[in-house]
Amino acid sequence: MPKRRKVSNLLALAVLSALVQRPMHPYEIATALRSWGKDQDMEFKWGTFYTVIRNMDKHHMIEAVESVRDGRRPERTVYRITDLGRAELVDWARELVSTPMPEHPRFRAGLSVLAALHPDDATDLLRQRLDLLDDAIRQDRAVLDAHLREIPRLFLVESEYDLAMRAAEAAWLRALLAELTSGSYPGLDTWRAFHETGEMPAELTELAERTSTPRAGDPDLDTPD
Amino acid sequence: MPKRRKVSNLLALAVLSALVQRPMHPYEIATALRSWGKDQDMEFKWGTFYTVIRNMDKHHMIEAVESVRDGRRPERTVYRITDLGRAELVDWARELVSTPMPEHPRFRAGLSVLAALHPDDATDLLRQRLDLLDDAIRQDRAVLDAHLREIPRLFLVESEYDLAMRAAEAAWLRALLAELTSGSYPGLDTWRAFHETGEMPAELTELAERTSTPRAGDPDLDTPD
DNA sequence: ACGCCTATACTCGTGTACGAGTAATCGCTG
DNA sequence: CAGCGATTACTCGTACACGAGTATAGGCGT
Repeated sequence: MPKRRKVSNLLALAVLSALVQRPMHPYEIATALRSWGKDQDMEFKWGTFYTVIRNMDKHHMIEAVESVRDGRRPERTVYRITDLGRAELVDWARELVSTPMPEHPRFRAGLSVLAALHPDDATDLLRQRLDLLDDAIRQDRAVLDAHLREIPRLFLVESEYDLAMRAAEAAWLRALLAELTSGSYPGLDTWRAFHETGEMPAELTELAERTSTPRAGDPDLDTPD
Repeated sequence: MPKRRKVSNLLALAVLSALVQRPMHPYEIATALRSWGKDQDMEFKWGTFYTVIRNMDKHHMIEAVESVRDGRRPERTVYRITDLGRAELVDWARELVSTPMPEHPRFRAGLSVLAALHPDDATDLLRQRLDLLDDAIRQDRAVLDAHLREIPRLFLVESEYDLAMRAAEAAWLRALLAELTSGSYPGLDTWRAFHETGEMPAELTELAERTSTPRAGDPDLDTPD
């Protein structure tokens, strides 16, 4: 059920959730979102933001209420959410929460070309990632705990989720590093040999050539595009 | 150290990793990537793919070797990787592996507006997600195990990582659902009351208004844009 | 009271992403 | 062996993303 949204950018979801509270003008929306940390949950770019507002207006999810001119500043249009907007908010939230979609974290892409690096280099870099990750987790943990003292947990679920995921990544990394440093990781010698002698073992050249084995979980033969 | 890549789309990384093996023409690259499952690691769209190839050529990461005309078909240009391309592959892989970057999974965005849904609805939807997730994990686990019998683990790290992350999400979901269904989740009554009576408790209206508390982990006051 | 710096509040141009469309060939069926 | 659907192999137009630029207002030091 992944529907095609008229405005697909997730910023629109945040805008809707802000305008549910009360009508605001764009910049006010933006500061509100930043003030309660929504900009951590999704990419926030000013250029994109105003485009999204314009598109939402075009598609009648929001509508202009008034246009206040404050002094000689450029007039700012105050928007309110429409019934259509309210419906979109709920429908979109339901979809996002209920339906897991294939995500593509950058780290995964990095791992997929890990063999291109020398195993020792790879190990160092993974350890570096783990260190950075541990630091970030510690920090975010502290920030979250501080907020939990004044904001109900319901409004911090995303942060709890984020923290749990990062912790899981750290744990996974730790396990992988253990295998790499102890030397127990299977195929490590072959990997090292390839990078030090430049010699590709027979079993690998053979593997690289066979274009036959489609490695799909589900048989999605048809990707329309 | 997140450098600005001349071609930022991750498809370019995959293309480089394919051309390291041997020169190929675009369509051949695409089928190779799909055959060894790289299309699961990153978004693959045909339209994007050809744009990326053209940009990589423009930036001299790859170069045309020959242009074979096979029968009366449109001629296909065979590309090979350049030294610059090889350098880019290694440098990019190192960055992706070593440096955690803020990601924005769609589920997180969904969670950030969870309060917009009725708690009972939210609970049902979360359970639905968990079910779908469990199914997907079972399937991918089976597929991965099958592949591990013929492909070295090194070339399946990304899948192992992905599986670990999904498992972690499932575990987190299970814990959250336990609290929601047992009724032990703090603030659940308030949440329910708000949706059933439409009445927003005083402590929440107050919270919504204060635009003062910037919830940032790091003080990034300046987002240039 | 005037220059200057910072914060506010956007607009615009360029480049990128991608769905829809296209055209040739292959292979099967009747 | 003619017809036809599937597969191969792309191109193109448009919508979207976003960095850089702009313009006004408010504060403040001298």
